[in-house]
Amino acid sequence: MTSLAVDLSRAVGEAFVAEGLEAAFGAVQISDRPDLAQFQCNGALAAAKAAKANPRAIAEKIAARLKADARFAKVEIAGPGFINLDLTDAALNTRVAAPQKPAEANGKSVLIDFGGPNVAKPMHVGHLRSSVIGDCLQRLFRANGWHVVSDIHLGDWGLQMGQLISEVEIKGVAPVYFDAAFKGPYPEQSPVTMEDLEELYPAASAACKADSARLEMARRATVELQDGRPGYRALWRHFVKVSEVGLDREFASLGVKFDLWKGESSVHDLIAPMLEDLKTRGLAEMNEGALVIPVARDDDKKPMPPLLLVKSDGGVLYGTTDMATVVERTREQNPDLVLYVVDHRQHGHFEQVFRAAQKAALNGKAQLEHVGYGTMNGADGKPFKTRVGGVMKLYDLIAMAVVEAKSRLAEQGLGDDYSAEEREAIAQQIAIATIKFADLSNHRTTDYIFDLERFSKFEGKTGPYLQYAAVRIQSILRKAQGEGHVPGTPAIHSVEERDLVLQLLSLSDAMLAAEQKRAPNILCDYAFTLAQNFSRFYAAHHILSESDAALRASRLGLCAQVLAVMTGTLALLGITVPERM
RNA sequence: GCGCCCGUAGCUCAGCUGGAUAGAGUGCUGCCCUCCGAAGGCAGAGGUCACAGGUUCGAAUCCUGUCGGGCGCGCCA
Repeated sequence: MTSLAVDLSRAVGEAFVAEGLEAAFGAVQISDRPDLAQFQCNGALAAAKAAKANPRAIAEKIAARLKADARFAKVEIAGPGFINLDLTDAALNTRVAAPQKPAEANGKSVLIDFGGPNVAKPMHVGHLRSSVIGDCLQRLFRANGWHVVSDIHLGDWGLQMGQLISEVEIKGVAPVYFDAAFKGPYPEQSPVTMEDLEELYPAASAACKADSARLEMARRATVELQDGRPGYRALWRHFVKVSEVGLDREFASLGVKFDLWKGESSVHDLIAPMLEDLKTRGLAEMNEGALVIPVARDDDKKPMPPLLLVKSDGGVLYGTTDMATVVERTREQNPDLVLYVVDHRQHGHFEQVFRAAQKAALNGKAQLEHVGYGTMNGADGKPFKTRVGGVMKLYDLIAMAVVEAKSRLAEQGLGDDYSAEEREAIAQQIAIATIKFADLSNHRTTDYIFDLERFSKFEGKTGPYLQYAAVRIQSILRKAQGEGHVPGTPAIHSVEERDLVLQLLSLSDAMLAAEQKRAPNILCDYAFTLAQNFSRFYAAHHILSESDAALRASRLGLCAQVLAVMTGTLALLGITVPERM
């Protein structure tokens, strides 16, 4: 369905052009003053400023032209030169009765890099935002007609791997991988389990922090791994495989999918030729024992250190793999746009990488963009921690939300007569909705306070409330079906229906705005406003007990359409709706 | 020290490419269920949009400064 506001903008834009003004002034938006009009155009003010003319005079001319358009029920000029527009119910009815079509392919491609979990480390809440926001963006961009490729971009190649390998060596649990004389083949069975890794990594990390000799050992192991020492590579493959099983399970419970499960390691072979190329072209240079690529510009307001490509010990850094990943993606996907959904604290890093990539022309036609996000904090306003102050693991957070969902259901006496399996499944869906909606409804860049009790409430602006709203409509439609009533074509008979129809018709505006700003909270607002409009409609009009068959069918049709749009919008957020609650 | 982001209702947050009376949720007060799930609807109280200047016909929004908070600044990711 093409956007109503976009269509109106075109019509009003033509009126501006007919007056010798720019079409862009015709931009129509949903009115800020719904008490005055459905839509507004402020272009006459802007046009007047540009042309040093009287805004009301321009507005008058535009309005005169628009009045010839039968779709408008009202064309009014208000204040200094706002053009207020109402559509006729007939025009709205035609629109809402038209079948909903998915957006056509726009011929543009985007690669979205998100999730970014690390091998051997369980996902923590820090990965939640990237996963939830990134997943929403991939769903949204797809729905808007983009060709989307999502990449998990595993952290599987850095110092952490060396820390882990050296820790295994110290523990002596798998000596064969460290035996230089061993000719293989190495065992197929991993010497460590996911549980082992979860203990080994923090131990290694702490040891390296405390002891510089231990850190040196980890650095050496990292370099040897990267240089291809067979035992280290074999051990590393086990780490990755074991981790992927765990990650797979976690992403499945979150309902998040990736097209590509690539990692930093997958570009390893591209690094050496890339560095050679950068050196040959005089872009990379030695500095304090390290190979760097300068990215400072004359007009920089702040010091911009060069991007470090190779450390003085020969190891590479994540900036290096990020650069090589740009090369790989340009080669394999050649996207128009690459979105990096990563914590906004890494803004500086991405600025360096993007500058370096552009300087070396590695990014093809792609625009590289960091989609940053803020921190999820606890009630104290500091990064979210467990009660004892440790890092909160993602699956523990989900488990907490499930417990909370169950107690809410019990409080409300919901699902008492359902099977234990169904109750469990519903609680899972509610838990995911709780977490995702809470995360997405705040603007991406702001830090927010995670308050599970508030977010899991069935009332107010929450995920569970929206699920409930959808479930309630499903229930009405089921009852109608039981009584043999068939939904008809929706049409406007009241103010509540008109408001609801207008909201339904603004879906594509919300989707477009959310895409352009990379702002899922716009979709959350949209879904919530739709639920509010439906509640008003529902409170004002009986549906099943309506005796006028045509009216009843029309209202059922409206219900069906609200359900479809609500379910679809929630799906963009990665939220599913239970059959019943 | 330099730079980036932020400061909006009691609380949690939208709004920020300038535009009409600054919104929502929550909490508070009062109404509304013999009828589709009241997890709702209606009404009300609650704001010097941190502060001070500036640009503009018009500023929460743009610019400058002050105060307060968060974050980042080369061999971690």
